[in-house]
Amino acid sequence: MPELPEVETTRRGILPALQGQTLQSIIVRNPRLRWPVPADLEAQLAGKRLLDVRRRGKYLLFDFGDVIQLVHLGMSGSLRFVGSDEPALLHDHVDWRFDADTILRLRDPRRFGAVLLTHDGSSHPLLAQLGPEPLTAEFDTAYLYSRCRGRGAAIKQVIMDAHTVVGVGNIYASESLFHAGIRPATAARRLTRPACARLVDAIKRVLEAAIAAGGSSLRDYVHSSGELGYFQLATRVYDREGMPCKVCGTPIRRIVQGQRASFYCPVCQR
DNA sequence: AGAACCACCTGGCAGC
DNA sequence: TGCTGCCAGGTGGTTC
Repeated sequence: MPELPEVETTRRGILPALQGQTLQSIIVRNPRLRWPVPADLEAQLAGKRLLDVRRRGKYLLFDFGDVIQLVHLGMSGSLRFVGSDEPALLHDHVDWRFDADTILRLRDPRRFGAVLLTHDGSSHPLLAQLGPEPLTAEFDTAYLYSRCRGRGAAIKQVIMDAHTVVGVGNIYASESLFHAGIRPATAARRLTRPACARLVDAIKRVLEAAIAAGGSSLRDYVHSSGELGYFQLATRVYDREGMPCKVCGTPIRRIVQGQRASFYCPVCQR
């Protein structure tokens, strides 16, 4: 579900109410997420103050000082605040209760998400191999160009690979390639330096715009405060097969790459 | 090392 | 109405 803008929107949505609060208790109704929720989660965290909530790629890092809780929302996860009398529904797997009956609830129908513990926010196996954040200076033309050398794989696959750059999911990969004028199936090694420059710029602009819009959202996303997220950021190509390109009117095409749908305009993207 | 494919899980929807 | 098949925002793991 959530792409990087949704995760960042969630982080910004929950941080003000949680920062500095002490965790009182945790209810784990179903520990069977992508990996089992640690049996000692509550024992490790109860009584500790939450110093910060950071983000690395699509992982949320709840910083409790000597221990860090990692939360990934997978395809269908969401975090929101609930009232103390709000009954848990079928897919509400974890509740964290902080001071003043502030309750954060994880809902994740598909259970591709994760709740894990670590003592280091960078050396954990899930984090150690991640590429740069897309919105930092580290992700630039020279970097992407170097990563494309010798790669026969399609450029869409390369930018969706978290080892290349984190946070570019299926929607924003198609959208970024449209803005850069590059077809998703183009072999990465065929990208010129100027094409890499356009793509880096497009990825940054598309993600920034989505964050500014509060995160686009499809079926499963719910804002941390509980209301439904924005349904459908105005996409240029994603999920628009057969519909006219908003720039040139040519019907948008859909192809499958790595078992994921890709969308592009055959005229605007070469 | 890189690329292709599979795995995990539920729900919504189109088509019959 | 009910069944079947397909599709969905992620990403680690296996195999070649």
